[in-house]
Amino acid sequence: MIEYNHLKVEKKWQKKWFESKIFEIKEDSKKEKYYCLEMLPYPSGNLHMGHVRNYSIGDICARFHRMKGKNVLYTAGWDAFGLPAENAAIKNKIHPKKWTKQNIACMKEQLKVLGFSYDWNREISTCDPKYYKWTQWFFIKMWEKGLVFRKNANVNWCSSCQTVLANEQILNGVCWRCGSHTEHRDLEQWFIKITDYADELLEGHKQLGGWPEQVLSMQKNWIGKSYGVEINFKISGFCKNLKIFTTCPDTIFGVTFMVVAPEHEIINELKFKIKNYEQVAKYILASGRKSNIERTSSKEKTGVRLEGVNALNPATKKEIPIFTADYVLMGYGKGAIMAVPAHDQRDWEFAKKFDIPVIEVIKGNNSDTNKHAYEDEGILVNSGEFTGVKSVDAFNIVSNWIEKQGFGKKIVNFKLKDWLVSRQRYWGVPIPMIHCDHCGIIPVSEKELPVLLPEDLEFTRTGKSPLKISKAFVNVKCPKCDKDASRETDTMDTFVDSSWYYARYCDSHNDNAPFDSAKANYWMPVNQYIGGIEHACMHLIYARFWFKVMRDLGLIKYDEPFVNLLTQGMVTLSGSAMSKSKGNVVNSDEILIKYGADTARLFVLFAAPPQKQFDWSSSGIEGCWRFINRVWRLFDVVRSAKPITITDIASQKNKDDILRIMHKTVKKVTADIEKEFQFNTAISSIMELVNALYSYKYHANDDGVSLEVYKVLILLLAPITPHLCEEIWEKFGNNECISIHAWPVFDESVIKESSIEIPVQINGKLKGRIIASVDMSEEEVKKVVMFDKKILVHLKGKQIVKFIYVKSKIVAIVIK
RNA sequence: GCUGAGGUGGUGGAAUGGCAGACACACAGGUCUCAGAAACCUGUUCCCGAAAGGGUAAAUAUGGGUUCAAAUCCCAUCCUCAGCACCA
Repeated sequence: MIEYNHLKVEKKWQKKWFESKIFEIKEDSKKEKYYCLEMLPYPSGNLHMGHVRNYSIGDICARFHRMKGKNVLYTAGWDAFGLPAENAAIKNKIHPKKWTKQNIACMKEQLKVLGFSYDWNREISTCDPKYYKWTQWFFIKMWEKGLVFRKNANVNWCSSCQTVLANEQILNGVCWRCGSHTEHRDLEQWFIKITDYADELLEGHKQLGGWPEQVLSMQKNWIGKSYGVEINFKISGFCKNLKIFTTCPDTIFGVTFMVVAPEHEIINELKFKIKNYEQVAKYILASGRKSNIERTSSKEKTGVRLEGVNALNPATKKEIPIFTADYVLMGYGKGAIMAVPAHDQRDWEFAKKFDIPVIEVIKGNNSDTNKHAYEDEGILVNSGEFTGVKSVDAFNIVSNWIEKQGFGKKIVNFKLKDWLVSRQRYWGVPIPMIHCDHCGIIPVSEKELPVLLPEDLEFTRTGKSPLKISKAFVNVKCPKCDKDASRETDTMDTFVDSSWYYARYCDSHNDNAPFDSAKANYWMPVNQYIGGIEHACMHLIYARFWFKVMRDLGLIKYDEPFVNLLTQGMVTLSGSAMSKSKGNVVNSDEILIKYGADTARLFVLFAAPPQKQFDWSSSGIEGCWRFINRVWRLFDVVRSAKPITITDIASQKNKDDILRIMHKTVKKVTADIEKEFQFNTAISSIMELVNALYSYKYHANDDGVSLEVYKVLILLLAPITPHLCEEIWEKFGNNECISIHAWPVFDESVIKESSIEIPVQINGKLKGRIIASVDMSEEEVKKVVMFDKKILVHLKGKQIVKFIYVKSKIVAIVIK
């Protein structure tokens, strides 16, 4: 047989698959459906090894279930709007659309070269007006349902570029383009009321048994439901109260100061009373340059007292100072806290720095609030009438008292914030709204959709949104009163685009609706969703939310979009995530040319279990390449009279051995792919089968066992290295593609062995092994052990305290 | 800082309470060859030993605990990674 030529073989089969349309799929009520989905990629330009890993996992799942006889939906598309295209436009003077299209073309070519079994007929791109028409349609539906609203929110602002900056465009507190200090600025922006679904998003976790526990746990903490009390603190000499939220109302007697976030409106309202306003304003400006992470993670707490302003502790009736400090965030609770330094470490550190009294109100076993905040349970002290109450009971007792006194009420609070969806940028879905001086905000009428993104615009270096400059875009007539009005120029967050694409795949070309409900109800929910762990919270919560909205619009009948989730670990390069912006990307091109798609796929899956982070190293890829050639050469071996491998007699396999190993391998590979996604161990057991087949004695001399085992081997390998397997399959004279051939089955009775080797431990140390038959009783096993010379040496002159036999696993003897 | 993962030979990893290191990589030695490549064979955690074999207290980040038995369960500490809401 000639040497394996991956370039020729891979091209041949990719062409055959394409021409025969075997991966193009339709609804078929007679067949069980299987929807396999990978997270929508951003077309950055090149496929890197992280992509290769993600899609290899997906393709194997799709191919495996196809061979299992299911009707498999598996396709691809592009999350094509976003900041990098705009950055490229500014830097290289290339239109975002052109840049994006080029990247898509390039990446699509690479996906094809990898031999993924996508139904390309269903491909979508979120920047295609045919797609974003429906993104806009959903936005209007949500507006009609009251799920879209406007409010002021903070943005990063560069005053020299006169533009809003993304977090990523700020490097060490300065603008990426001009290097000047950034600041915060309030803008009226568009929000989606995801918090209306907060409870259901939590409850829905019960239906997500096929999700990793860690992701559910991360989402739970992200949604952050907590029960607490909203309390109004009086400010001396001021008409308005300071509202706070606390989950520990039982510590109210220990409140010795208050902290408001630097963005809190009350600072401005109290301006006339604050004696050191200049100092406060300076602090606010400085904290505006920090990110939330910097603010909350700095070890040294900072802040400024609002001199001349005091609040009143409603429990102790004592006056307490008010500070502003950036460790309190505007986005959580009320943006203000009652600080209890004795029982919150952050407050404790702040109190120590500013010399504020620490009053212990919960006494625990080892509590010493002079040294550290005490955050555990205990007995209330220094708490007036509540002194002596157990802290576990105090939440209810004290919060009832607060409600009765009339200065607070029990509420449920969520960490989850409403979704800020507007962006002051060009390359995104235009928000389909019109501002009319007479009628207010009016949605664009459905028949006018999509609101097209104008393309013939100048990309200047000033950073101003081209949409704002385009008169043709901005100036419109009000749909209601027909007077002059202006079009909204904000575009949508790209997370919006990727919140419903999985439903569009069910019916990608529909011009009359986002998708046909019957089709979506056939394919949805997604059986297997695959993507990076970094999306555990944001994308996976947004998509779940959007799906529930689609359900409430009557478009779909299920509650959850993704039944099973596999979160793959990142492919990193020397420890940090591969990303184009960081410039640490390993492209797939070189590997594909040198070794081919099958080797690349085999290698990324063999290198590590999919959930684990994988630090890139190409060492080992040679071994995968050798393995593929070894499988290829086996074709001749199984048909020849002699094995080519010269091995010592002991390791040679006979007919029973080889059949048992084969059935075992089928069982192991099936379970590894189907249940555990342990492709690395599936591959190593296939390698073991190959090794066994090389050391099989008979091959062509023995009634075709060798051929039978080899064919099963090729079937097992088909989802992983499909090109190689198709080629070998064809050599056997099969006309039908292996890609749609039935998956092999195994026979448990062949796997079962009658006698096995059992290790013997004495006092926890391995001292020998015995051969026993599987169905022996403990007594019988003991007899065998007691006749074993090696074991007896250790037992001589000792007393057996305990004899343990774990069936078919181990013998453990305890001696004195 | 908060939340969630992870730490096993020279390397990737296997083993989820029962033989630590499967399967590979790398390395070393060998067969074939004029030679090389390829292919094939043998060895390879560490320590002692030429080997057979041994380790009564070697070894799964570190220290402690539970158990006949711990990489696996519990507690504490250290380190690495991911996410933290305008990167996608």
